[in-house]
Amino acid sequence: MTQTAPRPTLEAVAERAGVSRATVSRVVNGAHGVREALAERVRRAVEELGYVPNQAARSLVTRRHQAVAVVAAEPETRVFADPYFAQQLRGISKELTAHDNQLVLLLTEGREDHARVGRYLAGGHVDGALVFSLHLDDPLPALVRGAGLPTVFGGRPGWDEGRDDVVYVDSDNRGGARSAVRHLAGLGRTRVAHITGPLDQTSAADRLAGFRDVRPDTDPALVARGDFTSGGGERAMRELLDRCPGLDAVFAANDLTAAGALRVLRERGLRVPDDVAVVGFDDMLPVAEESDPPLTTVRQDIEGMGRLMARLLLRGLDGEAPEAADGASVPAASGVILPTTLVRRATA
Amino acid sequence: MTQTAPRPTLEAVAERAGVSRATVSRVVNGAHGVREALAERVRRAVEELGYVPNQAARSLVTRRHQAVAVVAAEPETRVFADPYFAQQLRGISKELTAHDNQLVLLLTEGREDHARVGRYLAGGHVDGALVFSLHLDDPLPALVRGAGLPTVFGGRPGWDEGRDDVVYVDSDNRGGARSAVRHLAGLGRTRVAHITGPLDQTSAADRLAGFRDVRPDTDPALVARGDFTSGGGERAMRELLDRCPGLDAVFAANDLTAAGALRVLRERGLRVPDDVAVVGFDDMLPVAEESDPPLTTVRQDIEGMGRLMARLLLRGLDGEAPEAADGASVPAASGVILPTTLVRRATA
DNA sequence: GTGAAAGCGCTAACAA
DNA sequence: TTGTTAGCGCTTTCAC
Repeated sequence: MTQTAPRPTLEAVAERAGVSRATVSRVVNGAHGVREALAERVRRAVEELGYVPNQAARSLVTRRHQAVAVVAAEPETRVFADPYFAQQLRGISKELTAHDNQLVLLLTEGREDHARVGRYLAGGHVDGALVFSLHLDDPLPALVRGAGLPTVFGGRPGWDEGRDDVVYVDSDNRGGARSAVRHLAGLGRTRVAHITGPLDQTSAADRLAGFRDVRPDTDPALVARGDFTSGGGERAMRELLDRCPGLDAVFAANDLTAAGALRVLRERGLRVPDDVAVVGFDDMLPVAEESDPPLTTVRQDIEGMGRLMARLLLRGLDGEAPEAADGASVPAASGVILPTTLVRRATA
Repeated sequence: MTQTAPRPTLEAVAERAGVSRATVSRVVNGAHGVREALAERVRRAVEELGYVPNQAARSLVTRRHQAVAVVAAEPETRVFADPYFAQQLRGISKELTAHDNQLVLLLTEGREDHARVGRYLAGGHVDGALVFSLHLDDPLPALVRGAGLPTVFGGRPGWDEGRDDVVYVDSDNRGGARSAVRHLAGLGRTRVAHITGPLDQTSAADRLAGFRDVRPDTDPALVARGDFTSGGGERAMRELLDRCPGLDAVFAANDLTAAGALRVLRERGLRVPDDVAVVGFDDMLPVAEESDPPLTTVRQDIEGMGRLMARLLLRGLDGEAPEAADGASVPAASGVILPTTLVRRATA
């Protein structure tokens, strides 16, 4: 572990270039109105000295930090259960990087952490926040609201239904569910069951809604509650089979659930997709591709969601209307919904 | 997206409490030598005003940032292929949080990013760096070295063999591999094969070394090269079976590889574990638990690695000897190796 | 177009 | 024990 050396200041550059600090500052910040000859001298001096602006000093006067916080509740979300969060992070990181912003990661484990995060956000260390709030009773949203920071949410928040001052990005859970169920119907399946996720998460609720859009008159016995885990999928599949032995298709709320269902189906001697067709949601690769048979599922553009969240926030920071995001639909509330695609493999 | 309000300064607190800025500063920073009565007045003022210190101003004078960078090369590592990285991050986050440090995440995609990261690290925004460098020819290490920042590496770096100024944390890949192969031997297996990972990563090389420790005289035909993916595992397993139809056990370099091997074994009509026993590495849950049959594998304490990395770095920053980490062995180089445990499921 | 000077909010000598 | 003072490195009026 080496120690860090003292770094050159604006002052040093100014001296070397034979100009004032103000001029160097202008050049460094790309301002107009500096004669090219001088600017060139300054650039050379910067180069020679290996000058890098001190962000702390700059923040002190500009009140900008070129940094954005990403806040996620670790135990409540499925953040660490699958590569989902990592992919969002990647998208966020790409976009922030492209605009020279840093990513400060704030993970919360419980109540104690909330106070800390609140303090941090209120402390004016970052210019905005990207918040993942998947649960109805998540305290995080109120917290960032209290901090008064520009914020974009990941996933449609369950609270605040009617508000249009809440900016969020989500994938089209409802539409994706519809396409899955329609696909099953197109295969000639008539007894289509659904295993839901935990319904206090909007993604699960929306997928159920999509299922109902296509099958409004479904027998309630064909809907079983899961919890986004494969164990939950197994339990629900057993229930379903006991209640409705004649079912010929299952739409599972996510891939893990589908994997559990697949296992029970096999154990009961039912062939997939011949006897029962199965469609999942997420396209979580290690699960969907490795399952046996490989899973037909609804893919969402997870990295794209992350990128879009960052883009919306950055635009908001620059004072532009965040609704202007390109390439994405803009529904009533200030939410942006990304499309999903059905990936056909072997189970349906 | 709300706008942020102007926040109270030290000055404001001082005025309200009827003391000088210096006194407030002392109280806020928990310094000794302030009369309790005054301190109490200050605390009340802080409370009433909702004062939060401005970190930028503080950094400017202390040259400390209470922030640590986590640097990871996204495409080169398996960072986003599995929950591995997320878990390390969680451990890091916990430890940093406990010491009031922020986590700045720096993800690199390619060459352009390296310059950016180098600039950032050299820019004195963070007090230290946690670097994931799994490849032999990774340019990142040189980069952080150039930035002159205290650094701890995640995973044993392949370069710098003899140096003792390199601090890293790794899990006991070699010992874990040994325990896997010994377990197989204990089961009475005599023709034990190994599917390696990409050997330019030290984790893969170390696992191979562990295999060889226990089976020094293994027929080279019993070792096939994989790449940490299930596809690679399939290919290698086919090779192995073609070359040595009589093999009765396989130690796969990781769980994904094992999953691929399992598939080929089944496809060839071989029973697991009756005909061929299989052991993986990682205990990557969605794969190890969902595989059919559930995978016996070597578990590493991934979160613990992250936590330890952070702890070592923080100690280094405080000027203490980083080698003093509790609860972990301290080998010759300044690397800390965390133990692994064998998790028995159904495949061996 | 360029420079001089005044802070941004804080800590750390140094005096008192 | 407490206050006064001098910056930390930068941006930004405001003169020139």
